[in-house]
Amino acid sequence: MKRRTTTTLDDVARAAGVSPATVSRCINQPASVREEKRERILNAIERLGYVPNGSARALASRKTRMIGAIMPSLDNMLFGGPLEAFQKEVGSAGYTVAVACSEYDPQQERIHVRNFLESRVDGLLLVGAQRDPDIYRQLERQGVPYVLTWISSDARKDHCVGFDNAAAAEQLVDYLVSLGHRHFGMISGFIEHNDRAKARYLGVRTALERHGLSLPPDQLLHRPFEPDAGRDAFHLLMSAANPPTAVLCGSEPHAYGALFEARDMNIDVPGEVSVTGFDDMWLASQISPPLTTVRTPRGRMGRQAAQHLLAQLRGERLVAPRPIETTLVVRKSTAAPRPRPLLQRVAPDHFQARTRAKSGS
Amino acid sequence: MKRRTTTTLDDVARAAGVSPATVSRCINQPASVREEKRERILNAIERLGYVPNGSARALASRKTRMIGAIMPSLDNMLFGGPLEAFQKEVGSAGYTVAVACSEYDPQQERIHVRNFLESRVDGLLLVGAQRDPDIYRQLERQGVPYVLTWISSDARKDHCVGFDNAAAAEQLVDYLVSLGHRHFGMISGFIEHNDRAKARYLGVRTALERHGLSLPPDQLLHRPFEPDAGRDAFHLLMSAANPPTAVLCGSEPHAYGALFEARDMNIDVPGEVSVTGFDDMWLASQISPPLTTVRTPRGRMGRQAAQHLLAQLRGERLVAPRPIETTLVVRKSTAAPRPRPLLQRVAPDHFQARTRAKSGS
DNA sequence: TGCCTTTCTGAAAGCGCTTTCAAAACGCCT
DNA sequence: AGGCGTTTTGAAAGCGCTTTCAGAAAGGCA
Repeated sequence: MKRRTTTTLDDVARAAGVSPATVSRCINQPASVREEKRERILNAIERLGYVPNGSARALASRKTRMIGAIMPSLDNMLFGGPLEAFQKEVGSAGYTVAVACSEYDPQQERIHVRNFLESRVDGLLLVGAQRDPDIYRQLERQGVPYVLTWISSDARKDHCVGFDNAAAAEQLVDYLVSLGHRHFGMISGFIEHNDRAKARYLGVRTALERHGLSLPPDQLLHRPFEPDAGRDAFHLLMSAANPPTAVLCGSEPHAYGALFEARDMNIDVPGEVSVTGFDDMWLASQISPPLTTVRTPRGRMGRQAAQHLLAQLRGERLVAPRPIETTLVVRKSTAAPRPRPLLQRVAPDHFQARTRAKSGS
Repeated sequence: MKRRTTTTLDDVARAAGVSPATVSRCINQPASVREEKRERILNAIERLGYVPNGSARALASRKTRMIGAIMPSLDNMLFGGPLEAFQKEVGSAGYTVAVACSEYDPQQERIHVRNFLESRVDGLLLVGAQRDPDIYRQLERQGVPYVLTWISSDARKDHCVGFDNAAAAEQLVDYLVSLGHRHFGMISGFIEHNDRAKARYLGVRTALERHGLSLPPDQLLHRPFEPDAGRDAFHLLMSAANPPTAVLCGSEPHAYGALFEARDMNIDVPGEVSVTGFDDMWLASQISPPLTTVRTPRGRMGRQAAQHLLAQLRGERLVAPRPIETTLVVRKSTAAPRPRPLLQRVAPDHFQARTRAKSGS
């Protein structure tokens, strides 16, 4: 007697005295099978502990009920929230979310896309719009719906659920300029493979130019999105002969790092220098001084991305979602710059004071 | 002419002039097919843009190459790191990770387990060991390997990759007692469905009893794992007539909240009250005062969980992993308690000072 | 060259489910 | 009882791949 290892739909059919087709219907469209049989079937399912085989089901129906999500990172608190919101939303429509992590690396992202394509996910969630066109070609070829988040780009507008990073950055600059700032530093992410970071940087430049200002190359530092990296960059910026009066951070972890470093360097924020963040994560309002930043409604974005994808899955026609509103949140990390001495180039005491202070840590 | 929507393995076989079986081999064990044909096949695959169908493959081979992970939350920075480490590790062995989120709710977890069982995941990652035995029965019945993280329980030791939460909590208490503390408060998570939180609480109780001390019921507050909740609880604890000299937090977000609230209430930490955390996330060393806490090596746990699961997947016999070491990290949020007035019950000035201070926020 | 061993290859039988399609059962009238 | 339009049901044909199994090709040696 060969012992079967798993119970299949056929087993259930036999046990309930109906055909496999009927069992299948009973599971997928219960209304279409008569009460009496339905009960017998359900009963048999229960009794045998039957669990449908998703692979077989997917093969036959050409639907996996699975959505792939590729995030740059899970480690910082930035992507978890929206992802969770996304998952909850598509989950209630019966979809499972598979998550992969690209570590901000196009190569890795490519691999993960490929994997998801093999897995025949019903849809795909990506972050940002900038990637090898070949990837989009494949997605379209395979007819896999996708949504691009964190951005409201022009190129593939129809797929973008996100906000206008550049505009938000401009808003921040406008505000600082209105306070009287003229000398800026920026701690940015790496912009080569990151269109969100690039947009923020370009927004800063645009706004600056509009005001007849500029960001000297040595005042722009690129760092990974980590507080320690932000610290480091801030230290560099503020140890220079002629430090900026305002430091724009391309991401919030950068700003936290800057604020911590300022504390350790005995630099008063916002007295000596203003610092801004970007995203308004929970720490922004708690840190001291509370951080002036841009609020990006990420939970809403996650939900909206889900809805956008679900609409495609339902076969509805793509309509470009409208960009999600961001809001400038003014807190205590920004203020008017303190008046400068006329001979700006001198100030060696600043320099020494600041590097000295570092030893305390 | 009926246009085929996807190219299949058979198409490739035809294009390369070999049998489907050979193509299959070429993909799965390239070494077993002769150079010349292999090249023809690879070439055809490339030319046709063939992407294997995972469902079909899974159905035929009875392997999905997918691992399910059910985490209590993705929103806080706690689970993301280890999950990413886990993913990277199993990813390099060719597995994809599907993530679901239970929100600390057994019902939701149950549903997700069920879904993963239907998806026929090859393995499962869970957090904690406490759940309906029925779930374990199902897993065993279906022969799905699993690993339980964040805990080193006795019940299913063989599956646990984690640390001894109770012992770590005891260590914290011992340290505080050695500083001279006798009056404790605790901000804990909800312990009913959370064995990690429960173990920490029990550890605290055990250690306290060992020193002939106890935790009065009104000094134990249960809160969700959020800074704001921690704030709230800390405020309550410290507004009482006879506040504790040390507040133990069951999780780090609680501790951050406590520290922020202390700042806003003008309570000096560690002068007036000591505060401890649990987990040593990145903020712990940056916040002021830097937090005394227990370091739980979560990245290592993620990797080890992956290895443990992969070993099972390879068919190796289960050996109980040894618990992961935690270490007490003493920073500046703890100190000896300040001497108390003899009449402990009185101190109405304390009370007023503290509630008054709140108005500043 | 012939024979035996080793390596490759192809035919065919599933894997467990969904989904036509047509037949059966039912309900309702006349 | 017979007829007709609706449900309900079952048989059978896949979905696209893996995996025996046995036969073909290649290699080694006398």
